[in-house]
Amino acid sequence: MLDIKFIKENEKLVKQNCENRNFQCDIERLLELDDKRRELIIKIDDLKSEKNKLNDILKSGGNKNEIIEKGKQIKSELEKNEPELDKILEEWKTLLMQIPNITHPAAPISKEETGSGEIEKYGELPKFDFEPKGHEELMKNLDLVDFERAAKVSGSKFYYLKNEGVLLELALIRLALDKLIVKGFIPFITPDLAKDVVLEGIGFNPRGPETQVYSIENSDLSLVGTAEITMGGYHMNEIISEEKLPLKYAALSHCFRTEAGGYGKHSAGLYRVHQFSKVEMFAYVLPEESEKIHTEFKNIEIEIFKDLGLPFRVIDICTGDLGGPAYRKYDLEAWMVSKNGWGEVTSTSDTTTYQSRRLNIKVKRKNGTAEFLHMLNGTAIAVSRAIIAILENYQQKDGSVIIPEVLRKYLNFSVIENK
RNA sequence: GGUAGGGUGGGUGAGUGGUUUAAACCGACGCUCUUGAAAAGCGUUAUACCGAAAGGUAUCGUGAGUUCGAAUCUCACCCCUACCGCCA
Repeated sequence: MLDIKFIKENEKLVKQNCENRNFQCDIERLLELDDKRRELIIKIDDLKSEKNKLNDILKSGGNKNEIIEKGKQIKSELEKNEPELDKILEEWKTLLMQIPNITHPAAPISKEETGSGEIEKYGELPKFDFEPKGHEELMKNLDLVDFERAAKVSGSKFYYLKNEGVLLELALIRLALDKLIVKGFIPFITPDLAKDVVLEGIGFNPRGPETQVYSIENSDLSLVGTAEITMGGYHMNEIISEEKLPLKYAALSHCFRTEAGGYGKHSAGLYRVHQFSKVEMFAYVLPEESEKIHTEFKNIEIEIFKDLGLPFRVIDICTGDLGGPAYRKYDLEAWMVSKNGWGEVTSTSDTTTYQSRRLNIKVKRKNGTAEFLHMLNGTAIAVSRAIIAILENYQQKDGSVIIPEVLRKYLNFSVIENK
């Protein structure tokens, strides 16, 4: 959410930004409503002021019947104006919430996904002297996963992890948490359900027609698609003193996504599933520090994937693909045999004040003033995607998979043997 | 799930329809005094919205209602505490 005053003063810039980001927003209607909103607020406040003054008149010995008569008049005036303001506020707020965050000046401007630019690249693509397999086949042969029975029990795009697959998941989680704890992140395991008001504050539409979110019937709860939701809601409606920032959290949660319309060939196997585990980085920071910490998040992601010995690249996401909340976003994409190309494994966003405004989270400065702080998120490990990259890049001719060195201290095996 | 008691500013806590303009105390901050500190005294002490400003409006868990007027009365819901039931 942007500040209405900012929109008013930068109408052209905001319109251009919506255009760049492929958002259809009716800025003119919003500003028109805003004028009406202020007009009505002035009117209503005046009426209420008059109403409050009746009390003083009564106390100083005014005629009671006259006061009651006058009060009735004011009441009926208010009953005309207040519903009108409510109606205007509803539309005003809906329009305001639809406007995306402003964009970092260096982010590539393009409406097409292809406008995103590779900015860094690490590792060597694997060279196989045999026909490499996709993770689906590898996991089936190694008995690490059961999609069929998951389909029977939960539906398609769910999975049971089995055997070394289970231990690999736990090792990856531990790897990410250990690294982040050393860097000063506070570890969390979060709820897997959150109230819709929190989802909306983060920037999700829990119950829209094209929602990616599972919602719970007869309640205001939804299954979280990421721990960004629960960690962003953590400080909702709080004012945090400057000395406490930055607050850095490392949060493990399950992630649930409906993946509506996501059943193409690019979603084979574990790549696009309804449930996975993820360790998410989250930070509450001073406005002047968010760019620095965004880079730090990106570098931690790079460090983790370097440690895992995987080939990957870093993408600077273009305006058309930023979504609503992000001011800037970097994705890491690892090399995947099953895609014969790059597949997204992490994503880190600087949302500046977009989320803090919606969730009402402020920093109290040393000089006593309060302002909206900046909020950032980034994937440390999205387990299912990391497993794809590891299995496909570390596979051997005999169908076994070597475990990356960095994970072995969490496991009592260094190879997943083909049985 | 049941029963009972609660939810008021940074904290404690008074306030049963109009002398409340949310008291008082504590804490925090500022000033005076002091070589410095403490003590004492005095003062300040939330957030949002509207307004160029003066000022105004709203907020006593949330929402709705009664009333000329609600922290105060009514209803629903949320949360906390205790006990009971159930349960991994």
